Amino acid sequence: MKSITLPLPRSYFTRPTLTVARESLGKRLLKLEADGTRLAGIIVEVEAYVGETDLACHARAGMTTRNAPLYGPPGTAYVYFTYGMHWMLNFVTEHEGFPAAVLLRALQPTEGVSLMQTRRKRPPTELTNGPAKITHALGINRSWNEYDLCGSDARLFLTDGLGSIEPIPTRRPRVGMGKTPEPWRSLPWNFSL
DNA sequence: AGGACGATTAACT
DNA sequence: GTTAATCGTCCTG
Repeated sequence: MKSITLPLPRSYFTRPTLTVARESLGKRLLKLEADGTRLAGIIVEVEAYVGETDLACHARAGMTTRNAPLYGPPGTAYVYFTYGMHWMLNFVTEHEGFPAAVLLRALQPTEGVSLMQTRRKRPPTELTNGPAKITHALGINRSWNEYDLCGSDARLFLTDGLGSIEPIPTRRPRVGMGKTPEPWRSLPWNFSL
């Protein structure tokens, strides 16, 4: 029996960011290419960035041109450029006007692995085990910023993954906190399987 | 107009 | 463990 793969609804993202982050483990990120091929992976590591009071969040100094998508509708993408060469993919959470998002840090590739390897010559396990590796493997760049992940005709979206399995997350401090002060530096807002 | 820096990665020693 | 790569964005003046 065939089932249609549907995007998770906007109501999924319209919830506390820590909840969305935790429940996103085991879900599947799917990208439908123009030629019909599918690139997909199970989400195995994410991080939560929550509001202007979170001094690790890009919105810590209020709204700017760059971080404006964080203030947009839940269920949209926040894609930003960093280190002069890398793209990062987040999905916006909570409610419009409140800047919060979940950063995708690692996937376990499930579909389209050979196409990902065309984009980056690596063994499958090293294809999507970092936030900038995910975007490179899937071909995500600025053109996907503010993309609506909940549209019925979306080409990029989250969908069901491991099904009945209830993932038990490992929690640690977020990666790359650099100059971020305590307590934010140590908050266990990185979730992984 | 200029400078510092970054939610990283790969390629070193 | 260390470091170069590489540039958009934000802040200062």
